[in-house]
Formats: sequence, C-alpha cells, structure tokens
Amino acid sequence: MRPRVAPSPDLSSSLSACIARRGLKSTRQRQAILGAFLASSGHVTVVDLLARARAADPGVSPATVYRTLRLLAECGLAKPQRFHGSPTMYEIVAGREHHDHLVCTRCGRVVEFEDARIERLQTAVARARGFTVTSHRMELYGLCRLCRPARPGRKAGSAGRRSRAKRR
Amino acid sequence: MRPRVAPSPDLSSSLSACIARRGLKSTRQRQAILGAFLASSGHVTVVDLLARARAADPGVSPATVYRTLRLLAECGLAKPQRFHGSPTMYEIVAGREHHDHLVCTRCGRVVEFEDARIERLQTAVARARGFTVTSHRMELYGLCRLCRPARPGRKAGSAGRRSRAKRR
DNA sequence: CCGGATTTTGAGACGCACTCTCAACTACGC
DNA sequence: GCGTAGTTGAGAGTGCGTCTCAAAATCCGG
Ligand SMILES: [Zn+2]
Ligand SMILES: [Zn+2]
Ligand SMILES: [Zn+2]
Ligand SMILES: [Zn+2]
Repeated sequence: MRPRVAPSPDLSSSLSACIARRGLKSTRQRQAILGAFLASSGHVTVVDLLARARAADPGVSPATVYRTLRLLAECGLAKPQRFHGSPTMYEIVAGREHHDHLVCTRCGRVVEFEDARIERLQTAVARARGFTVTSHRMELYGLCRLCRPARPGRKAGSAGRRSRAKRR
Repeated sequence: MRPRVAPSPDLSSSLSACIARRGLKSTRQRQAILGAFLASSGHVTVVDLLARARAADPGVSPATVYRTLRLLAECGLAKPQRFHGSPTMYEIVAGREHHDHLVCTRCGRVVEFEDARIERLQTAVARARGFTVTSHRMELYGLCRLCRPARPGRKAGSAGRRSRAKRR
C-alpha cells in the first residue's frame, strides 16, 4: 500500500513538508546533512554522515548532525539502529518496509531481511504471553560469506572489504 | 523440561572453580555480589545489584560490581542483556537454555520465551544469505497484560508511549 | 603464624556517545 | 530592511561504564 519511492528528490520534499508543518526552518546545514543521508546507502553512523555532509558544506557541526538525525527520525525519514558493538546507525526509512538485520561480526557488513513467517510467530508468541507487541528488534550476528574462515579457493579481500573499522 | 536446579551452592562453587583456574582470589566483595546475584531472580541492573550486595556487605563499590559482573560473564555465570531504554541487565545463565525476551515498554517487566520454530527460521534465513550465525538477539517490545489499556471502546495506545516506570 | 608476592579494591579520572545551554547567527514573512 | 523566532557551534553536562593507582586484602611457602 505504500507507493515505492526511489530514493530521490521526493524525500527531501517530504522533509520540507515536515519542517514546514512544524514551523521550522530550512537551513544550509540541514540540506547538507539530508543530502548526505539520502546519498548514502545502507546504514550510516553519525561520524560517517558528518564527514559526508562536510564534504558538501564544511560548516556542519556534530551537534547539528545529531539534531538533524533526530528530526529526520521524527519526520519518519530515518530510523536509528543500535547494533551490538558499534555506535548507532541510521537508515533511510521512507517508503521501505519493515526488516531485520544480519550483521557480520568481523567486517561489519549489514544485510537486511524480512521473513513473514518469523514475524507471524513473534506476534503469536507474544499474544500467548499476554503481550501486545508494538515493535521488535531482531539481529542475527555471525560471519558473512566473505568473512567465513578458510574456504579454499575463495578470496575474501578484494571486492568486499567494507570500511567499518570498529574498535572496542 | 530442564531439571530445575534451585539457584544454589552449585553455582557459587562454579565461580570458585573459575576463580581458582585463573589464579584469582576470593574476596568478601565477590561473595556478596555473587550472593546477591544468585538470590535475585530475573534481570538485574548494576544499581539493583549494588544495593542488594551492600545489604549483605556495605563495603562494596560500584566499580567492583561492574568488575565482578564481567568476571561472572567470563565464567559463564551471567549474561548481559541490553534492552532498549534501560541500562544493561544481567541474568543468571548457568544451566539455563537460550531464550529471547518480551519487554513491556510501560512497566519494564521482562518475560522470557523460546520458540524453536523461530530459531530454525532464523538459521535458515541467515544461511540463505550466506551468513553463519553465531548469536542473535530478539526482543519484542509492547504492553504486558497488566499495562494494556482496558479498551473502553477506543484504541488508546498508539505506538509512542514513552513513559519509563522503573520496576522494583 | 609471618612475610612478601600478587591480586583486589575504592575513589576518582577518563572515555564514549550523546544531549543540553547559550550567545551569536540565520531564515523568512512583512 | 526589520524583527522575531528558529538554528547553530562550542563547550559543558550526563549516563554508563572502564581505567588508573595507591592502599588493602588474599594466599602461599616457610
Ligand atoms: Zn563479513
Ligand atoms: Zn536496515
Ligand atoms: Zn507492563
Ligand atoms: Zn532472560
């Protein structure tokens, strides 16, 4: 029922809408951050986003990135995801359907999935315990194809190395 | 279906074992903390645990609770659970089987459950995406039986209820 | 039971990821 | 342009947890 909207100008207008509706103002910084966010694919950290936004407009401070991200979340454009062991990541939410995550504990790659059977079972289980579920979180941690140890003949390093250096 | 071992001396000996094995020492504080932890049921925060441990022995500092909890985790006796919106909670792990959690967003109650069908589907989904799962986290958030609004014909609780009632 | 090596402890400094405060600075309608 | 309300950056503050370090406790061999 949701029209699928390719990540495009549309979304930024939807921010303007939300901004207008609340009597807020459109600023250089917000544009830069929104631009960087929409241009990103997948899941971004505040640090990532700050860097990208600064590429477009050096005058962007971390505080503003935090604030704008919160605004985007309130407008239903972004959604924070807190994966184990890394700072909060944000993903584009507009027009996408619910999904859960597979997270590679080695390279940090995040893969999304959705499984209606699991979702149904979750609801059923909850109901059986007297709960009315309003949201859930499900993350599967493990090794992705490329990080899986010692498969002969496989080269894991070439294309796949997503940045994601995590300290701990 | 599991032989229910009442939280008993067994576990504390298993700590001594782990302590001995690593050349560590048994101290008053560790006893107090372990005692408080084992006597607790369900999921405890550091603050909770500190209070309980101090009841038994006033000379226990927060730092030591953190340290001991980490030790317990390394010994496989405790497991940290980070639920959305509350500080890390620890639960007794020894001899129990894996489970996931239902969390009431209003009163904070935590209910455990385990569903083999879901677990199987998780593994299957992961494999289909090329992942080897080593662990997962699944939490269902919502309202428990007692917190569910007694619907006088009108649907009261939308998604947003944020109130944080600490359970005691 | 003692002495000394070694571990542990408490207090407070520190770190990280955020949020808040506030004075200076826009954006924007008139 | 003006005025005003919203916005920004810098830095202080907060929550939660870890680290540092000197003093204290544990343990072990004698
Ligand atoms: Zn990987
Ligand atoms: Zn996602
Ligand atoms: Zn409840
Ligand atoms: Zn549990």
